[in-house]
Amino acid sequence: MKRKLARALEEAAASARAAGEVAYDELPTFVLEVPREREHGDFAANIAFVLARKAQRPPRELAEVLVRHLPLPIKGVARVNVAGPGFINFTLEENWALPVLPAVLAEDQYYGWSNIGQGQKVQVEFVSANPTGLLHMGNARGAALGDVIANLLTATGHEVTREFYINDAGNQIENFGLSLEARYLQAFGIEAEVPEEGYHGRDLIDTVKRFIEKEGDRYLHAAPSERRKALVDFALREKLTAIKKALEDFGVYYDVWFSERSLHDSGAVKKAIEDLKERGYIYEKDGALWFRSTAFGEEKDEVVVRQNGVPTYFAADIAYHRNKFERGFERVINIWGADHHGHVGRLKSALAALGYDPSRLQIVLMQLVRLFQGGEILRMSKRTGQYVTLEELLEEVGRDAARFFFVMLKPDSHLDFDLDLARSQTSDNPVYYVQYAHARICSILRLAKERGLSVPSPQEVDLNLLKHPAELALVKKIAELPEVVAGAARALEPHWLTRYAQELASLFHTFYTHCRVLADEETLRGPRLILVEATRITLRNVLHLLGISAPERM
RNA sequence: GCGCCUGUAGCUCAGUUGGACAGAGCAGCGGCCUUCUAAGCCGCGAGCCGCAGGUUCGAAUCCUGCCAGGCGCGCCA
Repeated sequence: MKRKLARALEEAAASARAAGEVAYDELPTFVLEVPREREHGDFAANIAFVLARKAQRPPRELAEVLVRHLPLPIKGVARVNVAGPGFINFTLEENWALPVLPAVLAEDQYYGWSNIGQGQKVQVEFVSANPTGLLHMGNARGAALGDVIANLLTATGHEVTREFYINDAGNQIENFGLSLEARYLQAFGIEAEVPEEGYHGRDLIDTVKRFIEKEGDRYLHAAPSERRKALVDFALREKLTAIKKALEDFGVYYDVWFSERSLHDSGAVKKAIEDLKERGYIYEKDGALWFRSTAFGEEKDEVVVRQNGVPTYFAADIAYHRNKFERGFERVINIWGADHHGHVGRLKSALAALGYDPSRLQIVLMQLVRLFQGGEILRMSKRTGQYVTLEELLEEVGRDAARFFFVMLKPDSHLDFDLDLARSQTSDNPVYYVQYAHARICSILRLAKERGLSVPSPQEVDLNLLKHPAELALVKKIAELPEVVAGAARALEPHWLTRYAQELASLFHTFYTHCRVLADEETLRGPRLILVEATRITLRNVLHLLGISAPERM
């Protein structure tokens, strides 16, 4: 409908120009939007304003000229008028959106989907938490955002791969090994201390206990490097298993778990540095190798190989992202915490230096999560051991509520997660409002079935009988879903979905109190059953995109 | 000091890329259950869109400068 109106306006402009009533070289882009105010019609066009700039005539006057040239009547359009300073408002027939209902029933679980991605291969890398501990709130937000973004891309016709990058190399693994070693020695009564920069969480004591159950004291007198390697391998496997389990409990599944260490082992890191050197972007200073990010407008250069010969995390990340492109991803999306934003520019610079178009890498920066309890901020550092894990959160508030909360704010917003509130308020969560609408629908359909009634096929009934404002408002909202999904996917902003879900649920609840589905006259029953079924499908599809369950009873 | 993010109703936040008089949910007040789930519906109040300039037909939205909060500016990741 929107496209139809746009085309009509283009025709009107062309016709007006031919008649010498408007002058322009090329029709500027204009917007058709749904006005906030009902009286302003169903769609409003700002075409007169954008033309006014070039034509140097009052917009109001131009709008009237354009309306005169519109190819009227347009099917489904009840009224066209010029309003305010020059808007062209289209008021549609009240029931213009009704044809969406048969389409919803036919498309079922794919209603809302599209193919705007045209099969583009996209990788979404998210969470990628250090495998030295469990997942905290920041990881949880990243998990929810990444998973829903991946869902959105799938639903818009992209070929999506979900990936977790395992940081199983580098300095923190060294510290991890030293920490584990200290705990191991302590378990045998030998004096040892976890390094200051190490991991002090109590979880390592338990990990070491399980290691000893399996391996006993045989590493007590082994060479320290061998001992640490055995401990690290054991602990990494255990931590990764726990991370994977927590993510699965959260409804997040990965296609690829990619090891950083493998990049070092395969020589990919070394090769990336060599290639950069060949292209003249590497120089030596103070015994270290530096990448010349300033050549790309960055503030300073970055070390890629330390004085001691060990490559930095940055070096591995360059190799990793090159590897992503080599695997054939046309577009690569990373979900990062805002504390990593300093890394964005230099990584893009390095990719540009290697000959890749840096715009193929998109970084979604999400602001950090602060966890409140008893009015105080809880620290989330793994080192201190006092942080709330994703698992604990799931026990407290459940998967559905947690996911909804994490994605209902735009990524740019800081998220203060009040644990006490989440604990005490579970029944006030907006997610229940939405789920309740779904359960109510299912209840109607269940009851209908018990009475021997089924949802008729749209051809059998006259959908034009749906005339109540509550019915028509609901139909219009249902018709919006494809645009909402496409918009959210384009913006990489899942919160469009939570907002839409709440609006849809609200309109359904209104419909529910004003219109009876089963008790009314028989002629209305059929169309209303179709409307209810279409609402169920739409609501369920949105919830599924969010990774939230659509309960049939509550 | 420099860079990024944020500042909108008492609270938590939307505001789809510059559109008409600023929106929702909580919280508050007042109504609605012999009929499909009251975890619901209806109504009411509440705002200098951080502050000050600028850009134009038009600004919460874009630009500049301030103010406040968060995060970064490692041979950590």
